[in-house]
Amino acid sequence: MLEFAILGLLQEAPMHGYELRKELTAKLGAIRAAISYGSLYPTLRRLQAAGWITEANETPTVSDVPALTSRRGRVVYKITAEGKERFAQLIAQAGPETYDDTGFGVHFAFFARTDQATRLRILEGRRRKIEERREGLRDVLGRAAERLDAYTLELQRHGLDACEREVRWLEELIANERSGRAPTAPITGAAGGRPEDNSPPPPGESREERP
Amino acid sequence: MLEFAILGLLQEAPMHGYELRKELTAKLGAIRAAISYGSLYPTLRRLQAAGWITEANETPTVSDVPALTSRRGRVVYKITAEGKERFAQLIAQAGPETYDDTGFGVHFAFFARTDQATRLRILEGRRRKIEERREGLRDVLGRAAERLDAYTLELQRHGLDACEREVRWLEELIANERSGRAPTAPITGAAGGRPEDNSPPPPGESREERP
DNA sequence: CGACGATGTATCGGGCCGATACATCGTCAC
DNA sequence: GTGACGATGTATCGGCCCGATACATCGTCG
Repeated sequence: MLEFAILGLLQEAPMHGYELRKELTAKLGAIRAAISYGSLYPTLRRLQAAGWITEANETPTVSDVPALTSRRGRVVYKITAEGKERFAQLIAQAGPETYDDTGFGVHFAFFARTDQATRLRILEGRRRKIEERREGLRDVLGRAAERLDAYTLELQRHGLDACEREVRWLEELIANERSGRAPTAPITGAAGGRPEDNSPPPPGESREERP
Repeated sequence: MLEFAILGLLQEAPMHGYELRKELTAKLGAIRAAISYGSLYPTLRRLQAAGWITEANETPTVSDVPALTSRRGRVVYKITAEGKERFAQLIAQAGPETYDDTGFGVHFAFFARTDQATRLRILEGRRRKIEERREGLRDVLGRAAERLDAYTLELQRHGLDACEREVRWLEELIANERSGRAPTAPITGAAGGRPEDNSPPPPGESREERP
């Protein structure tokens, strides 16, 4: 999951760890608290070892003192061509973990870099999963209600409500995708395999990337 | 977290691993998928090593063949007095992890074994945490909106909606606790420290169990 | 000039997960 | 009858991720 998010973010700009964490927190704030350095740095190391990211030297604008204090500091990473391929591959293969809460959230956050067919597949997979959870909760609330205390039941009710709400949300998103009215068009840059289908936004309003 | 849930469940009845997992899934179905055996069995071992649970022998009703096939099978665990103390201690000390999604859900699921003052403290801590998340999302949606693509924004909006909804839910629960109209009275059994305050439900209307 | 908070990198122990293996039991189809 | 299948049941292993902790630099404000 972290691997996916890092590869996604580094396609927008090279970054160092601290920055990466801030951007991650902003982008994924709706679904998870804040990424831990205890997972971030080891993951960066892993991605670098795999050749998917590399260190981008800090290009010190010449004028500064060359190496007097040895100047150790931030390590900026950038994605490689192999990294972009890896990201595309991770998007394409949707496993079961793609549909759990965190996995879905992370994938959704990078829908702008995902082609429409895959978006639709993921949304439907998520819907199916939530529907199953909803049925499970209904079962418990119906059949096993007398075995549980009132607090537990209240928790189930709240969970059931959240499920129903999310299914409705997903239905809306799916309908939008089907009719071509996606919230935005996929980003077209990014060498190493362009998205094959840029759903044209017919009622065109696509929030500017930069003003 | 798992430790807490196991100690809580074993106070209702002795159980073996498989059963424990099913009960856990039923009780916590609203907040997490299903507990993995890869965490359940090591945790059981850990709890046993700490002396908080013990194996309860399978009392083979005499009539069966004594030990012809050696009869290896389910291992039933039951909670010890030290285990009950440990559980009470885990309830009393509310750390930051008590208010994250999973932690709060698990604690809430055992509110029937929690005294009213602690219930109130946990509900308010959770509310505070969700309010902070809500403010963070509002900030991002307000100040950093043009930096994010439409899908990411949609995710934030959905998250914000869920936050507002949960805060309202918590407000209701808190008001109920304050007025003594808790969904149910805490369980009174359980040796090793009875709950000190069984909030009586004065204006009794607690959602019909069955029509 | 020293305290403080933001920035920034890094490690360590441990909890939990997914995959996997394996054994028993009842039931139903062939 | 017998063999396939799904539920029951215990267990391990590698790996991801987290929380705690440590440490160093920089700008700012009292």
